[in-house]
Amino acid sequence: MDSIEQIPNLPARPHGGRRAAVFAPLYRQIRDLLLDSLRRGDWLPGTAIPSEKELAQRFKVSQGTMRKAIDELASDNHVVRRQGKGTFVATHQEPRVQFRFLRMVPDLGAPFPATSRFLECRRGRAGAEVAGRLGLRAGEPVVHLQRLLLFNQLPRVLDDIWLPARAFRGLTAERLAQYSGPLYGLFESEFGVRMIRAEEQIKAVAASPHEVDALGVAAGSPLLRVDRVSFTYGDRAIEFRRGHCLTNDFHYRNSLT
Amino acid sequence: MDSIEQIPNLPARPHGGRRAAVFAPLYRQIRDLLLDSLRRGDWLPGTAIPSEKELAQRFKVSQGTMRKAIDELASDNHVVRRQGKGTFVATHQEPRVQFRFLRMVPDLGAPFPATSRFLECRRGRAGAEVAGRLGLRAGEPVVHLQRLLLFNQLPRVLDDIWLPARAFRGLTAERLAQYSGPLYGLFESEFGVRMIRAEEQIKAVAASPHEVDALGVAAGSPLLRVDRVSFTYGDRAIEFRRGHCLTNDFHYRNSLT
DNA sequence: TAGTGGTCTAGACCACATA
DNA sequence: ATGTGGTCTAGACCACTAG
Repeated sequence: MDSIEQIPNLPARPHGGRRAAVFAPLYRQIRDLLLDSLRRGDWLPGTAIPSEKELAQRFKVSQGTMRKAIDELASDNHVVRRQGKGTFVATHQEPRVQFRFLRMVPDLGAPFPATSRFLECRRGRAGAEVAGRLGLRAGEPVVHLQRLLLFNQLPRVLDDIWLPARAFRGLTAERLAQYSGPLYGLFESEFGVRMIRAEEQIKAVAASPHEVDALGVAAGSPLLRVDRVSFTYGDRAIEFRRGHCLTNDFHYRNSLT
Repeated sequence: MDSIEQIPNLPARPHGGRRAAVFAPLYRQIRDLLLDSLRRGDWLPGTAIPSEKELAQRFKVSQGTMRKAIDELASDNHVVRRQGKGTFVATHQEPRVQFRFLRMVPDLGAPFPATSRFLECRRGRAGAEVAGRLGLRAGEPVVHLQRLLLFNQLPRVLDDIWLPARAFRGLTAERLAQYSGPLYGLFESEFGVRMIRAEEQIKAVAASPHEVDALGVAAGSPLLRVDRVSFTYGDRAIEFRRGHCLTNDFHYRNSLT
């Protein structure tokens, strides 16, 4: 389970006398080692990692240095600190995390999660665009999902989702129909694929017949097209998602800081 | 200029023995005092604030505590640290900052800034929507700007911008025509109004006659409508901007983390 | 009461920029 | 050589949680 003890020690050197081909401070080297543990699944989402004190002893550094390493993981949303309780591996099951990735919200009233209705789950081969987005070669196997998001029973988003088949063996329409909750939660618990970050590209497009049916709009109506590529550890793409969104009473929200 | 010395001392108390009605750690109290100095304009955008060591002496805290206070300001983009040089008040003149707020980028090739052409600069009174967005009462005086953003000479965004007139006395069409560079840079240097953060709401809409002319698209074409409310210190709204964007060869980019 | 994260200090030394 | 931010340590004590 916990293989940090097998990690070779960092190069021995006097305190504060660290050096490297490319200079990296001690806390960052340690952060990277912790990140390796997370990637390997030594600690599962939602569970506590060892305490600061224990990790500091293991790595033979001061608690302050250990703290800085964990601080970076926390600010990158890899772990969540809870005073008095411990430090926990972040999980897409947490409401706070789900909220971070919920961008479509009603013009009036508070944001609330959608319910999904899966329309399709089919295995096939990546076309040029999907392959490019996922960092695959054209023709490599992918899973294609299609789903409708409903807010208050009203269809508002039609999502087409492509996944690299290699990482999602055993994903079926039945499994999706059973599952309720965030898709990334399922990826995480069923396939050990943890979504870390995503990049989105947004355009305005005219509704095609496909969307006309699903969303019940007139042909040519303006829709928001949201393309999202999600990444896991090591910037490996794990999902390409294209959403077509009806934005008459909803909008995409974003904070610039 | 530098009025920190006049700030009353923090309540005297033994190290580590701080208490308050609502508990706030020392470094956060100090951060708030620094924020007051920034708000008052004690240190101007682009200039260096006093060194960590000097500030620590002024506030009678350790350098480590001072450091944490400044760290928070840096992570909130209020200041920028430069090793060996000092800590500087963030400014919208910096390319890195401009890039943070540049969301419309070409589908192919590297992002690059637009050139503006101002079409209008008129004083008037806030309607219901503008007033609501800016936190004013309907009828309060506002300045209304209209401008076209061109990328490679091609018009791609039509912006309508409303500003509270009170904070922008002396803003004229001539002044805008002379200025080249980011609008927030002008706000900052000419009016002492520093943009800190913004909230955006995005929809897809059909082009109206107004946009048809300016952007040269067919009536009813899908356009991205980006509403932005910008805030300065203390969450005071200083700008409401509505952009209509042609997204055939451009898109709105966003990172989810 | 014990364990965890959070704050604060004092001091040494490193990395970087500038003169 | 000097001044700035950046790293690291060792230790004390505070705040929060749970048995």
